[in-house]
Amino acid sequence: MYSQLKLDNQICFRLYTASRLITQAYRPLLEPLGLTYPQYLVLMVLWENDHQLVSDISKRLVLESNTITPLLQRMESEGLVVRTKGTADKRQTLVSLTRKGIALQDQAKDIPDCMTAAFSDCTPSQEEAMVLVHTLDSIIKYLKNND
Amino acid sequence: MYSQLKLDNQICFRLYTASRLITQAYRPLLEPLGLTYPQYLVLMVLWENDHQLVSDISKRLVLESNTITPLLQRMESEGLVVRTKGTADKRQTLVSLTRKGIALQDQAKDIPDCMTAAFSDCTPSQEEAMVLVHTLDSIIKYLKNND
DNA sequence: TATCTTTGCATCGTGAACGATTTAATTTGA
DNA sequence: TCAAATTAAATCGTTCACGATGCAAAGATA
Repeated sequence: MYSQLKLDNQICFRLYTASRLITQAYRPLLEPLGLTYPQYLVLMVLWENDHQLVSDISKRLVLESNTITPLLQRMESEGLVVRTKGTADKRQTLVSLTRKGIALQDQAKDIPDCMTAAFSDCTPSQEEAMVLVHTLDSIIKYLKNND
Repeated sequence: MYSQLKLDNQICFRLYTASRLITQAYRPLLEPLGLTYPQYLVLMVLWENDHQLVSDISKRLVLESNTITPLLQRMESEGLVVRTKGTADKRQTLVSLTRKGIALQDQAKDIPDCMTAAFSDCTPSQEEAMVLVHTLDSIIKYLKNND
């Protein structure tokens, strides 16, 4: 038995599990809005800046077009966004919020605080949270640049 | 614009992204063994203790039967495990390694060190890593008990 | 200008995730 | 003892992820 192959020694398994469980925790908050977590991420990107290219959203969420495109197509059929072909560069696709997509921002504004409140019983200290953010950012930065 | 809805303020997005990117980093190491990351997790559980129930694996990986069962079915058709109906309790399914599944452990033994080496350029300090593990464990423990 | 390469996005196939439901076996308790 | 409740897995449908590939538009180069 190789001790390095023990599950308890794997940081990645912890990340994988924590990520899934937190996404599940979002569900009851997102379901009333008819959103999945990745769709909520797309909306957050567009709420910050409307009218972005698929490539902009792709870079921001670190997801390729083969994930983003079907996601956007579903969101379009839900009436949350519209996709229009670029005028200058006809290869590009511009994604814009619909009235409905814009309106959802108001309904979503309390979600982050709800999540924070839901975590109040296990909240890492301010210092732990900062270390967590810093560590994750350095992992992401490193792995993103690896392509 | 609600600042709490900014992507950069979201810890969950970081977890989600880091988890995906690390899983991708495993791919070149797992592909030669014909494994996906979740399949590798199942094998790690069985390498620690062979002959476990679906419910045991389910608890250990924090995944429900609706995820685990198809995963095990694929692994069975790959000849990595066998699934046998429980004798005492016929509702249960016992999962056991095949000779091939056992043999893979030897081929996989260097993967953790390979991953560590691949991360040498962005390795968080020993202290950061410990805080990361501790924080993730407390999040997981809290969310797991929420059902 | 012709063609060669690159880019931006879409499509396809496979394997997870997961809520909801189903099925069969076991346990409970009146 | 026998119907009702519970449990262990499996099944189903939808939505991601993602490698591989396709395709058309734009850019580079001869």
